[in-house]
Amino acid sequence: MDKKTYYITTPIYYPSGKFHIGTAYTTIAGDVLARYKRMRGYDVRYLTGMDEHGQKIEQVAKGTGVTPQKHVDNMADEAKKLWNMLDISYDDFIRTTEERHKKVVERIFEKFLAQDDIYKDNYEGLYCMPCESFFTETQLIDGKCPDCGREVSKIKEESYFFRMSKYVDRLIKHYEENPDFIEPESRKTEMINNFIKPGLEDLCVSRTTFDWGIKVPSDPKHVIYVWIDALTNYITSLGYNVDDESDELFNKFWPADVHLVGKDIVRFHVIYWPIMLMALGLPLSKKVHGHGFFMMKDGKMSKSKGNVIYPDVLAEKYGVDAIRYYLLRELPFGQDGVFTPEDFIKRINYDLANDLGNLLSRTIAMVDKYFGGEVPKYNGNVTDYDENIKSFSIQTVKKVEEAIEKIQLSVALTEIWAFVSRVNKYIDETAPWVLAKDEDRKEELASVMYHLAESLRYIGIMLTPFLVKSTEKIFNQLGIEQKQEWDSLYNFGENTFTGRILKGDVLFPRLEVEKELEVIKEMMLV
RNA sequence: CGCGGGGUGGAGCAGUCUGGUAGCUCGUCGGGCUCAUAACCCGAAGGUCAUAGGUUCAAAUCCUGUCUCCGCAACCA
Repeated sequence: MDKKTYYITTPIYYPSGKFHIGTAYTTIAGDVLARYKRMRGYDVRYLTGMDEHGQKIEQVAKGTGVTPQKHVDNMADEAKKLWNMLDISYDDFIRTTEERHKKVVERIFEKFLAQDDIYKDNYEGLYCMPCESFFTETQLIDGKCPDCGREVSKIKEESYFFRMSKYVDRLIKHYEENPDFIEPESRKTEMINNFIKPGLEDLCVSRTTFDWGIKVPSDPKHVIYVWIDALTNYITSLGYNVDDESDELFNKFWPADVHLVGKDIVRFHVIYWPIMLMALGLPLSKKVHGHGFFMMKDGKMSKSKGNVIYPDVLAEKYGVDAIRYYLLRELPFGQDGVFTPEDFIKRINYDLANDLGNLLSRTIAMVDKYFGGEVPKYNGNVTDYDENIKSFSIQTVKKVEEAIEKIQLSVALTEIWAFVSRVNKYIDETAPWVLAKDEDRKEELASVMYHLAESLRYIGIMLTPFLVKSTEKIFNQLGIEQKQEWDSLYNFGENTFTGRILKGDVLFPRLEVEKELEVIKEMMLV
């Protein structure tokens, strides 16, 4: 009776500017996993949120003439609107400015201090004033700021430090004992070579140069810096509290099954976060998955290049499912992907409109024409073609399950589309329009219709976590009303279509390439 | 010699771990079909697998060197 739990998180995003497709990618990927696991019977908790403190927020707010709190309130509203628009089924949205978070962070910090995991010292670094960031010696180009080329100055600041070194052996041991802790594998190598092997430095965990953040209770001129403030969201969201006063939610869902993160913040999640958990005496998260980034043709996305593309404008114009499909399909596992308007339009036209949409459309038309809108009953596999479709569908289910479990979402989609193609081919093989002319082959024709409808039902179920709205339309057109269970994929033929098929709107309209390219290019200039 | 990833028919990628007829999507050319969103299906052309050397009966795959692109390099999803 106790359902298995599944706790998945996105990073909490930093709202210094509008969210772009990278942010959307992570959140959509998490949503697919959450929806999939729910379908598989897990008690799922999907967390996202915002990291709302820090100097940059302070400044952005000042620039727009509002208080930092007002700014983040606005951004949180924006974010929730965006996630709703993209069909994100999050269970909790945590904000680091919330009381439930702040009070726990304060206690955690004090606990670390009391345990001597945190000590006070001076932070010395090379700082570029205009860029407001610290650099290491090796990062400098000719001794100057690598970003703007100006002089950097050595500054000294009193700070609290976390004794990372104290835990590093345990961390390495954890990596060894849990080979799946960091995904993909290549990121692990990178972390070990770059940060652990050279000797893990203690981490600076407080600041005195700005004000917008959680104060250290025992030393209020210090603001708790991002690490302890942000990373702990994964447990404060569950009602964690130090000294065994945690909410039962925490006991139910911790440790997290997977933290989904961009490759840039893998380090924080596989080094600092586990060490903090060790210091708190908590079990470590089971997995950190660091995905690649979306690049643009001319390199990294950046506002100055004018090549940033935002998810809300795309979704508004082309539909949520188009963007969900594109993002998940285009980013290969463990690597970067490239966003191009051409590919985006092509994916919609070829995959969604031509292959999937058209398959539904021709199936519905034939069931309507040959059987008055009722899908015939399953009558075994009349021909080898039928048999073939059945075994192909069973294999596909297996491959899709494996891919999703490994968080290889683009692979899962590729497999589903291989099946879509197979079914399109099946129509040509069986040529229903020929069968329809021959009264003696009625049984064959009926079998083809059933196999087509059942295949589409399979496709619909497998796609449900990915394309929420379109799969509803597919079921609708197939005359299916009841909720479709994943488990029904294990018995091909058992399902009977009781409803009437319903000719509906075109699932994905074909786009005019040239015209839409212009439209998207416009979007990128905004 | 900081670390890591990549360089495969016109474009984008898989294959490399576990050597043995070089595969996929798109594009091009030709054909088929008419149920369908001028969609779908089949076939063909096109590659010295960045480069030089080595190991082997056999190398895209293993080893060594070189060139080149990209990311990271300790406070940017």
